[in-house]
Amino acid sequence: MSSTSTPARGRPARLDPVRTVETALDLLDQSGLEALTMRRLADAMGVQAGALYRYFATKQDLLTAMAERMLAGLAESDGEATDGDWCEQLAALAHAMRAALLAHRDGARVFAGTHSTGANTLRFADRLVGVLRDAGFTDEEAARALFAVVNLTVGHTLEEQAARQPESGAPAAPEVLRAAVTAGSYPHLSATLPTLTSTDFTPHFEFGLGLVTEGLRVRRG
Amino acid sequence: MSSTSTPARGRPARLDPVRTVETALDLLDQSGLEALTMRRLADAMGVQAGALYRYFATKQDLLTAMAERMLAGLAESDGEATDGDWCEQLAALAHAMRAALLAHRDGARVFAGTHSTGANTLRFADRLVGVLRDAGFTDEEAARALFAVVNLTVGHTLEEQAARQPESGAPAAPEVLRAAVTAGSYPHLSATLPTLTSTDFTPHFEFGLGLVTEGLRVRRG
DNA sequence: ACCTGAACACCGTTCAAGT
DNA sequence: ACCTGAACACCGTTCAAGT
Repeated sequence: MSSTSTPARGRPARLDPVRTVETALDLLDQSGLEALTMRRLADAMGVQAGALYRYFATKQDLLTAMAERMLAGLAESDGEATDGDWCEQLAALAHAMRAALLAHRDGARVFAGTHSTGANTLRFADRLVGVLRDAGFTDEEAARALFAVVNLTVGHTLEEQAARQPESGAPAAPEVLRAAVTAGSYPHLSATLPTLTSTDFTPHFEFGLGLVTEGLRVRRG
Repeated sequence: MSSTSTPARGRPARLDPVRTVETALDLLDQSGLEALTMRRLADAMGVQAGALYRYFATKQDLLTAMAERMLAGLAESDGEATDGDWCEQLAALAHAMRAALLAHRDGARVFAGTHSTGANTLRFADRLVGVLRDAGFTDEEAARALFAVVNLTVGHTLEEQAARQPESGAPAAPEVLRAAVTAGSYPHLSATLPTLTSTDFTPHFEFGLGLVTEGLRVRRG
């Protein structure tokens, strides 16, 4: 927290990109994505809104920096001890990414809305692709499996966070779905309602991830 | 286009929900999600912005109605001729959903940002779950497979549409990724760059979908 | 070099008042 | 019943001017 990274003389700058992104993530956790405005962030930094544009050309850039920050330490989450086979390593990476997104309110929405090509993002992707290439998969297969795992993980996390926090005043998502399904004639949805409205998302995620890894195992022969 | 569904006497209402949603989708296709504002939609309907709120309590409700409208005819896309085994039927449904989202500019973003429980959405989900239940899967498995397929499909379509339309002025997504990867040391990403930067998204989607269906096949035994 | 102050061009939403 | 007009409380972004 002390200014160990402020080499400049004179009055220290009130605005530095790292602290700004951290403050933005704090604001996100406290109030959600809707309430994260450049003006409110500027307020939290003790500065005018326009000053932010010296470090972030656009709000989208700020959001991208936040997404990148969320993945800090992701690629090294399991250390260099590459225990387990490629299947377990793949699952561990996916679980780590899910945890990173769930760690911040609306984390999945921020991530899905940006396209970071920062070091944290690329190192993670490189490790995931590396696990698959080392396991004997084709370059093409490894790259496409990356898409599948990331898309599945982001998609599930998006759903999970959306279900957790309904718009204030409205009933929670599971209740809305239950009402809609029972009002119409959807025999298969009715039969599966308990699972569809379950708020325990971890088994849902693990099922989807299991399908993908199983599919990969088959494809490798 | 003629007013066949206007039972009211006197001056016909300028605003009816169905035409409003259709106009909103037209506006979306022409200018994208960013440019879709209540004011611009009102303009296109020849009305003041406030008038829209008699039919849609909130912009979010309008977007939800648009998402629901996008899936019109999805559940019946293959007719009642249930040709092929459950695997082919599942793939056909996923492909139909992808096509429905790709049919509108930013279609995936609109869908991902809403939670429709309308008839088109529920009929589609009911059919997908039905295919799996009829194939012998557990209620729990069927429901969770629905999540996996939908999340994968939405995730892939989100990526595809994001890659197609970069923010004006900026270079396209593949070029940004190529530059970032070659700038750092990411051996596995470098090796798979041709696939990672490919703009042909159909094989990417089919690979991911293939993994899921293969995984389901294994799980059924 | 870095930030302020103030403006520009918008937003979503509400609601009295008209017809 | 349905829409207008006008306002409220904001937005992201820009940029001269200050220090």
